[in-house]
Amino acid sequence: MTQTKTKTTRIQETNRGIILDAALEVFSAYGFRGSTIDQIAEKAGMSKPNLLYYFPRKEDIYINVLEKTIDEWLTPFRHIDPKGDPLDELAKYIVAKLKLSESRPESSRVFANEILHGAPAIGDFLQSHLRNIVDRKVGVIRTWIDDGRLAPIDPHHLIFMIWATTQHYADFKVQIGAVVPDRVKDNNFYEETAASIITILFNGIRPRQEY
Amino acid sequence: MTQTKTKTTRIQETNRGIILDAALEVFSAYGFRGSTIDQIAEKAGMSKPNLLYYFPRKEDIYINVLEKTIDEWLTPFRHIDPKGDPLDELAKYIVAKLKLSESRPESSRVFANEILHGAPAIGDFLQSHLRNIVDRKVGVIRTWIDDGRLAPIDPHHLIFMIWATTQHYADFKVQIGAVVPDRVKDNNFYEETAASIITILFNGIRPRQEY
DNA sequence: AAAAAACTTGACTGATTGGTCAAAATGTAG
DNA sequence: CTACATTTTGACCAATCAGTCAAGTTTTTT
Repeated sequence: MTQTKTKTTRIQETNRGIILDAALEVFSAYGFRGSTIDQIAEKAGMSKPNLLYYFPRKEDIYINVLEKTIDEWLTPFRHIDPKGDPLDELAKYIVAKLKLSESRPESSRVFANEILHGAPAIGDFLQSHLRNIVDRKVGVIRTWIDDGRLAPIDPHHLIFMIWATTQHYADFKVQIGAVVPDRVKDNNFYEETAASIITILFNGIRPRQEY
Repeated sequence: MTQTKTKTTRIQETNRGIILDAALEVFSAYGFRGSTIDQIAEKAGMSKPNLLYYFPRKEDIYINVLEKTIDEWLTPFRHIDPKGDPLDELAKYIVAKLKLSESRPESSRVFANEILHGAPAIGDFLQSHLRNIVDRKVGVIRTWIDDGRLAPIDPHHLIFMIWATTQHYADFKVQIGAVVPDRVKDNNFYEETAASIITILFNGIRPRQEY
């Protein structure tokens, strides 16, 4: 009743899905300008005009890919629970994000690429929605600090550090693979990574008497 | 005597410099595929054929920009002194990298973009030279740990964390600006950033009795 | 000052690519 | 089965862009 005409058919749903999956791969590998509609169409197994039947412009595909990506990417952040134990919650968040970096590095790369080039398509979203949710989580962290359950650090920079580090393992995979090829091949590289990061972040690198 | 013909003139030197400066700006904003030779030529204040007189192919410009960038970017890393105090050396490194992020974010972005897209132009460099220098610094960190001057953390992941975090402030500038616009406007945002990161990295976020 | 070398550019070309269009094929409702 | 809507595509177009070329201008050498 709200829509005037759009009756989404089964075919539409499937094909849009196929297209977005193909587009994610292509965009993540070559960026927006570097990707061609033909490439996406080929990967999606359909003709270019057919693809354009579902998404009239290249940008439409891109925006849709980005939206899915951001949502996926932000979900674990939303799940940080103010009522949970601070260190537990942060550890859980880090693990979740690293898992995402492992399972869906393409998502991360599309997002990184968008930001890197000045966020032309999602600048508004960052300034409104993202800022909002970050503000809320900063509030949570402040409370934790005030309650003495977290060292008195800067909440924003803590968040940026976690984002930066977890993103890095997806976005700079090639670099990491070049620098420590043997370790990356290891089956539980990501578990080691999570453990290492959490150790450093929780305890710091300053040597202590206890050790 | 070693060269067969190349007698680099003053004009060549100036113009190559102008071109590379212009190219850095353009490439960092739009990526390799997204940038056009015309854009670079215009920014450099010369005609396209003239630009191509100095760098016959678009890729030649790109490679040259990348090389300068990487060198700039790696210099503070090389300067980590095995004989210095571990925490001092790492703090100095973090400050130097953040300063670079502030003064030359374009450099960082060009590099990030290259890695993000699979390092097509510098993959070999990463596997040989970069790996080598990282191995050496990992050795230094190991010694520091063995000597009890640093907590027993994983050297590779420590390096990745520092890289990730410092890169982040250059590459994700737009995002940070969107999330904390007021703080970024502050004149000493970068000093605050350095201090915050160093505090977190050195002491960790686990609350201590002492506080 | 003349000749040679180095530098500069307008006009062009061929390839790529985002997007259109009209017609065909397929699916669906009565 | 028939009529109608939806889906699919080959052929095409206009714009963009990397790179060429030949003819000019400036700088350097002798």
